[in-house]
Amino acid sequence: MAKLRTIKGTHDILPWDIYKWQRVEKVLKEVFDAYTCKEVRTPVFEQTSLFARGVGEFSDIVSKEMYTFQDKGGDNLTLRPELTASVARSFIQHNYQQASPLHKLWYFGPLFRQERPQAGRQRQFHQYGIEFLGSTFPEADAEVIEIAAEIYTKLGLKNWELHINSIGSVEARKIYMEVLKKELKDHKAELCETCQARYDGNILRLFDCKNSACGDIMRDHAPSILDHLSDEDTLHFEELKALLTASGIDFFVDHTLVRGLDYYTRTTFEIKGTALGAQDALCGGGRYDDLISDLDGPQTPAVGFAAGVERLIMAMDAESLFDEDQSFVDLYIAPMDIHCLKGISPIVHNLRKKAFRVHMELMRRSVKAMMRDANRQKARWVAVIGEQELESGNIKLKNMKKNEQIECKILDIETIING
RNA sequence: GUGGAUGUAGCUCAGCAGGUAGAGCGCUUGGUUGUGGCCCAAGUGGUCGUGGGUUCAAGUCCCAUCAUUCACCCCA
Repeated sequence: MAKLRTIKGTHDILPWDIYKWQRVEKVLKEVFDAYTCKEVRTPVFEQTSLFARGVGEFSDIVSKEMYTFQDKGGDNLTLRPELTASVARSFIQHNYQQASPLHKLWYFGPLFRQERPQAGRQRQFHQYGIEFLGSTFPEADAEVIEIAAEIYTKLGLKNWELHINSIGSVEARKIYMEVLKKELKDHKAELCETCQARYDGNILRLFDCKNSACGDIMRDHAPSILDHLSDEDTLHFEELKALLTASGIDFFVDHTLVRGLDYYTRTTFEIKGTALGAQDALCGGGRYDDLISDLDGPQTPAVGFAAGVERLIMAMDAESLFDEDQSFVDLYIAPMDIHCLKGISPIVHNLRKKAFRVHMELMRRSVKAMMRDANRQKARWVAVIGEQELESGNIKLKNMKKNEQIECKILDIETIING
């Protein structure tokens, strides 16, 4: 029988690494709370049609990367490859707009895409993100971007940059794509194969090509979408930039930033990790004013982003931002022999009830071995308890950091280790 | 889906003009009676990814296969 192991592209988060995740999750929660966003949790699988309609039938994610299956009832289901569609579905299903005209939501959870794994890309991965549903105004875009920036700042990450762009409304974009097609017509033959295919398919994707020849052509001949926006689109973008500047957030305007998903309108943005490998997008998002209505919901403007947690942790590791795993054990109980256990039990239980982190030896090891173990676990205090101690009510309490041992009453343990 | 790289103890790796496995770290125990971090010692631990082939003999050469990894594609 083959060795049991995780499926390709999936990873265990090991017990000695989990503190990184918990640290990140704690900061996320703090930031989301500060902006009064509420968490929403949706199922990991949904009807396949939700993603086909929401993300775009011809996008790579839907056409070749989804984990799709039929359940025993014959329903066509898919493990979610992204979360915006699920949030939109939840919004529509439960008529959020009737409860309030604006919803500021956040989420965190695993996603699934059947891609070839590489650095910063796995088949099960995690994203957190936010969706502001209801506001059409640029201050909503600004606040969403501010939250993204605030998270990286608060985590101490230095090597990242924010890129923003506006791809206008659907109508403006349609006109721009015609212009782009016209301008590039004479150079089509010079483009790489995939770009030639994109020329006829989704011409905006030409901006994403990493081929240097294509890049040169685009730089020299492609007009900027920013010159082809409607007056309203332009005003929206200008106000957004002004608000970001006012908040002290640095950004680059990159007119080639056209996100991969089909549902974006107007604002798009991306945060790139500058110390990562090929997969350097830490966070991507934008405005999607038509998604809810496209899914048969009420016309609802929206803006949000999604960010990869594994990539964030990679970036933080690259900057050595995780402190060594701090002390996890307040008090290490070292019983001298098993006859004392019944006497020790109520003491331990009482301390745990008061939220102290108490480890009691379960391996019946020697005192030397217990001290070694306590040291390895970075226990703050060790209590040595034997029959003498139980009889007299005086136990030996050792401060591991100071290497000092004192005698104290059992009842005083709490106040001593508190200080 | 397409390329390249790699697969030897829990971890990081060495071994190679082919002769039946090593280091460091870790882990366990000990250095006398109920006490850590340093040091010393002993011990634990691998059918050298798997299956074939060449050879008297293969971790070491050849083929296949699987897995991992990096990059393309796409994206977080």
